[in-house]
Amino acid sequence: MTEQPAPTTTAGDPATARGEQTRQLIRDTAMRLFRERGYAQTTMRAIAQEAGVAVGNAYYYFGSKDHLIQEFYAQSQVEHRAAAQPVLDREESFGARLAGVLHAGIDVLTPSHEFAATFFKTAAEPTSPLSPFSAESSGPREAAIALFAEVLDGSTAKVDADLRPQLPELLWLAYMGVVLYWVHDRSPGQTKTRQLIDGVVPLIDRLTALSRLRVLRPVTRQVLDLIRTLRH
Amino acid sequence: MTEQPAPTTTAGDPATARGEQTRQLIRDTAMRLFRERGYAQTTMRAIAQEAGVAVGNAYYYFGSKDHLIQEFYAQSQVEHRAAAQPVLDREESFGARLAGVLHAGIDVLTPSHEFAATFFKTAAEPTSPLSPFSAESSGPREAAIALFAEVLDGSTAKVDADLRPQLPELLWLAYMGVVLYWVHDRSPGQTKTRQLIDGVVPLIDRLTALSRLRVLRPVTRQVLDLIRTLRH
DNA sequence: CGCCCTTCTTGAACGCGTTCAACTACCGAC
DNA sequence: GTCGGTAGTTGAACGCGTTCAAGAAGGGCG
Repeated sequence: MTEQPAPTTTAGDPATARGEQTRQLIRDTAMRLFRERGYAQTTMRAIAQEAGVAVGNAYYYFGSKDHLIQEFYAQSQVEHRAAAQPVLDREESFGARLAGVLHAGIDVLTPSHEFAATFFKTAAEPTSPLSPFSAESSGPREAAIALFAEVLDGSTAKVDADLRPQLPELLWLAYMGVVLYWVHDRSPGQTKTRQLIDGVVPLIDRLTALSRLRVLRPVTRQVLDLIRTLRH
Repeated sequence: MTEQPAPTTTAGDPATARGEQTRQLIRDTAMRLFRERGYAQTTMRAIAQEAGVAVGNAYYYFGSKDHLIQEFYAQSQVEHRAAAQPVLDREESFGARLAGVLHAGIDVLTPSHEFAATFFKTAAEPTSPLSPFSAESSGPREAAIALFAEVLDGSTAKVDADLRPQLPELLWLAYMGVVLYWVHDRSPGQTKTRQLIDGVVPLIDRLTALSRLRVLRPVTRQVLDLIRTLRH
């Protein structure tokens, strides 16, 4: 419906391919509609119409409606990293850094809570490329794990030597748990999720510190052995 | 297509309503096709045709295709309870009982692994009545938690007094975690899930025992406080 | 038997995500 | 300039889950 202005004076990134503009247009339109109407209520026809293209054109750039979600992932991850920067600059203690980064993640996701809730079902399907554990999601996942490595590395925490290399991924897993809780969180403003973070961070802090304690070393070993067994 | 024999001599349960036969017929046909073809590949039209009824008739008994999954839940829960009985009769130690019940749960689910994997996405959606945390699923959920209460009650385990009342639900949560892992488990025969159970049960066993230890009592309190905060 | 009301059953129709054969726009090669 | 091939674009068509107005079946009651 809306006439697209001719893409004349876009001399900025000469490296962009011909269809890059259309791709971004479709992606941005989709993200906007998802946020406005929710995932299920946003039809591919509506996205195409609002973007001023044909339905099939959207499928030229994105394999399916679900694949548009992956754009949301990637975008969120970048925003999360940016939102975490001040915390990483400011805080030194492990607990404060971890809490800050977890809160930053939820901060970024909060505006999309309603729509995120409905699409997380797609992410939970193991066969789907959208699963956070899938190969297709390895990019954002690795970046997220790297973020938690920064949380650990920049901190003053003393951690069991064998646990340390595994910890970033475990922290990411904990973050996935927080997100899972957040998705189900029906409390106003998702206050409960904030309480979960504030409650679970001191626990993690305490447990990692205790991991060096003599009585707990066998348990620590047991946990690490199990993890090694389960990871291929 | 196939002629349905007239429901003449069904004098067995006089309490059953008129359409109860049709309901069961549709349910059983759906379960069979789900197992044979998978969830996505089984169309409502195919279910109706195989059952010898009209499409709309299936919707008279089941609100949606997803609602047929709930039948699968309920059925699985009953089978799980039955499969767990020998273990509960035989074993006395907490660890053996817990491991046995967890393995029994996976035993029951194993024949449906492929199809379960594709439908779990529906279960993960918070707004869906199919979520194991939803009100609609409270029946099977309560039954499952009661099963883990039996695991605990019949055992010789000594558990922190404050932890004990919370433990059955926590064990059920752990079971949900095992199922989540199982759903994603691509190892042949889901061997890894078995290893997860065998690895995590001694851990839980050890931690519940350690929960009475002086050094850990503050941590135990912290955990219990957090749980109380998050539960409403 | 005839009546009515509830329960059950039907299948065409709707809107959705997705596919694909056909078409157009662009650009380097000659 | 024009030719050819790649990249981009189109919209009708398909099969799906779901809905619903219409009708059939059954049973209690006069």
